[in-house]
Amino acid sequence: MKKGQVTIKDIAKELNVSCSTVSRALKDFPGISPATKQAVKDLAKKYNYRPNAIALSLRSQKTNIIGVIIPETVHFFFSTVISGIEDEAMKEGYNVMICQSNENYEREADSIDALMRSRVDGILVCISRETDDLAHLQRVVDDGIPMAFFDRLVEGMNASSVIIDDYEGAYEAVEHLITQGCKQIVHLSGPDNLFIGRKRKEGYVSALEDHQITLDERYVVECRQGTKEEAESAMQGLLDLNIPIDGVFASNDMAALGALKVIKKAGLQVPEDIAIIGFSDWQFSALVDPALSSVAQPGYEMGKSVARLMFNEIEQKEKIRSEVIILDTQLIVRESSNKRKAPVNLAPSAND
Amino acid sequence: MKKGQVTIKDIAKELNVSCSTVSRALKDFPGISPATKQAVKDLAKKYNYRPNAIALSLRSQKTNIIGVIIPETVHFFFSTVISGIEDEAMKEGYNVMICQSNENYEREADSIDALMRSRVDGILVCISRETDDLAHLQRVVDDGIPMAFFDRLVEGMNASSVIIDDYEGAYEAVEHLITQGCKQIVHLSGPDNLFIGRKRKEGYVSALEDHQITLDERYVVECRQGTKEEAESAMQGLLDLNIPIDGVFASNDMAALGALKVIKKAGLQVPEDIAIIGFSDWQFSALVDPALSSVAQPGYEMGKSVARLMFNEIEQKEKIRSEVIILDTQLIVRESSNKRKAPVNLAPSAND
DNA sequence: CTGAAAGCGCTTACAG
DNA sequence: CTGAAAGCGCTTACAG
Repeated sequence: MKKGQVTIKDIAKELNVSCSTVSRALKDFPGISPATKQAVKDLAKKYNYRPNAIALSLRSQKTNIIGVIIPETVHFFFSTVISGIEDEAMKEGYNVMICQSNENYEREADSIDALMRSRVDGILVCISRETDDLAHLQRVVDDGIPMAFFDRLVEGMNASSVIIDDYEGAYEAVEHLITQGCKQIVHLSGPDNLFIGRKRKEGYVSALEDHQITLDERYVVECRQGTKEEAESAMQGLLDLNIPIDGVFASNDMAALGALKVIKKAGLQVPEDIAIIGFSDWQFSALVDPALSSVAQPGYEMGKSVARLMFNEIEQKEKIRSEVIILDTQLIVRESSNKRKAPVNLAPSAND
Repeated sequence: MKKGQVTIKDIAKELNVSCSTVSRALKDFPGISPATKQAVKDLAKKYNYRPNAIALSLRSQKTNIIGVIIPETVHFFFSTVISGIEDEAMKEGYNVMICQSNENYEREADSIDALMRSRVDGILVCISRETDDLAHLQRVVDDGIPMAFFDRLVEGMNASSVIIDDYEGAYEAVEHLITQGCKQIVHLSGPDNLFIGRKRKEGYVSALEDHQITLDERYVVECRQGTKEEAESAMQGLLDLNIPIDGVFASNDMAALGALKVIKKAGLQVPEDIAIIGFSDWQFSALVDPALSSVAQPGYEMGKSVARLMFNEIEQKEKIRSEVIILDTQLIVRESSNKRKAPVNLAPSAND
């Protein structure tokens, strides 16, 4: 018995024909006698022949693999993105090679290198928080390998990106609070050095402006790490100021949760006294009490979208590069911001 | 300018030496003149030369890629497993190719096929719920490709598995409830046709037995789908029976959550009237009110563990096959089952 | 110290 | 209808 999988050569030898013939028979080339064709196919099936993708890749200069670099797999949002990429890839006959950077620059650079050695047909990347030197990414572009970014925008590089409309999502969330009657709205903001954090803050500011509410900087507190504890002390600090507060827009769900806890502990009612809305990093906002309103991010769609962008670029070899696709968020109103206690109509329906 | 990445041939041509020389210079072979060596290395760096992994694989018959088949990436537990696999693989210089089966037999079989074509060095699989025909997996073993299972045990196949100690985890959870004073303990069980579901039920039964509590079959209700709604109606049904209940052990967190909701709605106190403990599928058990006690599953460790098993098998080519590694769970006592309201000591400490 | 040759598994122009 | 040859990028025994 031979070790490893069967090759064309093995079949050729057993049938006393050439490799060329086997290759052609397998692919139903015209001009192969039906008898040979059948014999080859039978043997291939019997031995469970599978074409060696490595050999094919070497010859065709195409691996049908795309590489994905992601900060963390253990994160609801990112795992939905992976799922979208994976589904789209399988549909298109591509394999997916995944590298986790753990938000670490070194590992991101190493991963890029590993993927380039593997001669993947394209690379999808969500850059790590730490990354500010873009040389490793520039090399990818220079070598002519298609690359696209997702979730975290990278500017000034000749590559497309798919991102969330953070500005609009934030705007809608704040406008929703205003519609509910809120006038003194706190913003627990994301880190100012992150594009995402800045955009969400801008949305908050614009929504206030458009509704003639003057911005009071005391109402904006930056939560750099995005932990619950951090948000708790931020919120406590705000309550201690003794300024009127009737709404909270948090840049992420964890912060919203921290705020919720502190507000409840202070004996205030949610949403009656203070309404709260977050920005979704995960799926469990609905499980807390009261259920947390949130701005949902279309992770699965994002995955599908970057993957599709990539496959188009690979296959058509059109260098459309530098396209930016912006995906809409969805406002999910639950108990924590629903002062009217009536079911809120989210999706446009026939009688709208 | 050439398209694609630089090859040894390109360097050889530019330096007027042979490919052999370039190859040897790059690898610091003895018996290459320092001058040539330096020239080659300089040029390699200048052109950002990266060895073509495809060519290497074809020659060495080793890809340094492992394949992973997972039911769903969007699942906290599975994403931690992936993370463990990924970290271990990167450490050992392997790449990871991920396929998502979506709990679908067809897709699982296709993925196995794709991975085999890619000539991965080994395959890690968590079989889909649907899978009962094992032929596609048997073929992997027959072709001599190392394979290992995780999370869901597959018996009667010459391959190792890494699983959770579901029996023991369940036993400890129920014993904990008993220690808290519970005597009438409900079990919302997982599907009987899943190994996991059966083991957890066995743990429940044994714990009762060992504490001289007679099993009452009315207290055991199967929740096949593991949805919150299902658990809610199961729990409601139990309350309607008007039998005494002071504890609930749910086979998964979602079911525990459903039970919690119904119990609270019935005006009963948790944990005072009824204590509840779940089995962790996710990280947010701590966020609900009261915080949910649960049996934590070591997903990250599981990932590291299967990966290590695989790399050992690949590298030593020892066929230790059919080893079963059973990982311990960890009892996490939070508010929902802590009747004494005192912090519970979980980890063994010096004064134990 | 260096090179030519063979081979990993496949495909495909070129002959016949 | 079928085969021999070349080549994808690399390594390595074999010569020199």
